[in-house]
Amino acid sequence: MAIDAYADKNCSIAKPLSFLGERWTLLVLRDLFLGRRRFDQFQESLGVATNVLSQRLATLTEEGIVERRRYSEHPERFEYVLTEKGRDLQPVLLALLAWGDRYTAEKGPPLEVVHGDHSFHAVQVCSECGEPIDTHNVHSRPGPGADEEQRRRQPAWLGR
Amino acid sequence: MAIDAYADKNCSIAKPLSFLGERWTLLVLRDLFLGRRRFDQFQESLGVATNVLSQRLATLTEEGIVERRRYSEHPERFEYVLTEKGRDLQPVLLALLAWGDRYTAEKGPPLEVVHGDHSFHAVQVCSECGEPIDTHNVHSRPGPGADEEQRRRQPAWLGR
DNA sequence: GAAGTGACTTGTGAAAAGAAAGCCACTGCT
DNA sequence: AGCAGTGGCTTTCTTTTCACAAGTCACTTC
Repeated sequence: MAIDAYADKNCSIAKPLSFLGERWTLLVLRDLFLGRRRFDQFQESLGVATNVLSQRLATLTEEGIVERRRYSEHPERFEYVLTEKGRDLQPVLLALLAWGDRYTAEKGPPLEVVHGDHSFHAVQVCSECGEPIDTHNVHSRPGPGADEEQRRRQPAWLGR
Repeated sequence: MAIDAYADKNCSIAKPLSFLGERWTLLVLRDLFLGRRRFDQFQESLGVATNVLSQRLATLTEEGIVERRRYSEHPERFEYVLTEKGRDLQPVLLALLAWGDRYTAEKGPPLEVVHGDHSFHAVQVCSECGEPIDTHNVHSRPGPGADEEQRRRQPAWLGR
């Protein structure tokens, strides 16, 4: 389970993808944000094979993204709810949603996300100065967690 | 190629994932943002099998995320560069990166993204009012592109 | 002329995903 | 009392995808 070839890399994009990048996982997460919490709800909404679904839910539980919670003792019944760690993935889904609305939703967005009383899309700004981030005002450099090889290679973000 | 079971869904998260969700694709995209543009650069950096890599690059080209550009005639040599549509995926990668830095980078971020002279992480704000978006001030409703079934189901974002 | 380079393709086996059926501990209906 | 239904799975089997190794082609450099 999980994609080992990703997990080995020293990269904050690859590591999350070692489990998020498995087929269906991000759609299960979408369903969790949409309020679904039970096995059969995911299964029905996604049409995923049940063996795959139970494996994905197990991985998400192991990774601390969801909590598997018993909501009935006799018979034993479980539901899955997002943890804080899981809820913190919201920006990833909202970013995907914004892109999808822009490039794949010919008839307009199937789903509107609402903030207060207005529908919106997610816009990214710099955590330090609050300015919007676009493609051309970002570059990159090795951080404290970089290994030797990463330090040698001059990283760029978008060809610098 | 591409994940048909995703592409059929009327969902702006599922549709992008029909090609982005294939194994390796998002890491190829990361490499593109890091300035890599040639087949062997991707292959070396990722360790992906060459047949898979060439298939992924073909799909990304078809989807208009990258442009396959000949940079030498004799012999024919190609490189891959992000289109605007591809560059617009930056928020997805930055969101993943921010989460990965927070939850998977024990020794600090391997890579710092820099805006002007300061390193930063991506923060999402509302496109309409500029307020930061957190988990609890978002909900959802069917949009103009929703189908019958989506209209029936009351959607929630996080259990409403 | 021999070894490399860059962008692949082809062939094969292993791993993952999909489809279908079954199971277990109930509840609720007749 | 018997039977269908529910919810959360597991097991088995088939199909698809992925990985690994090798080979190709049109050059260029040593």
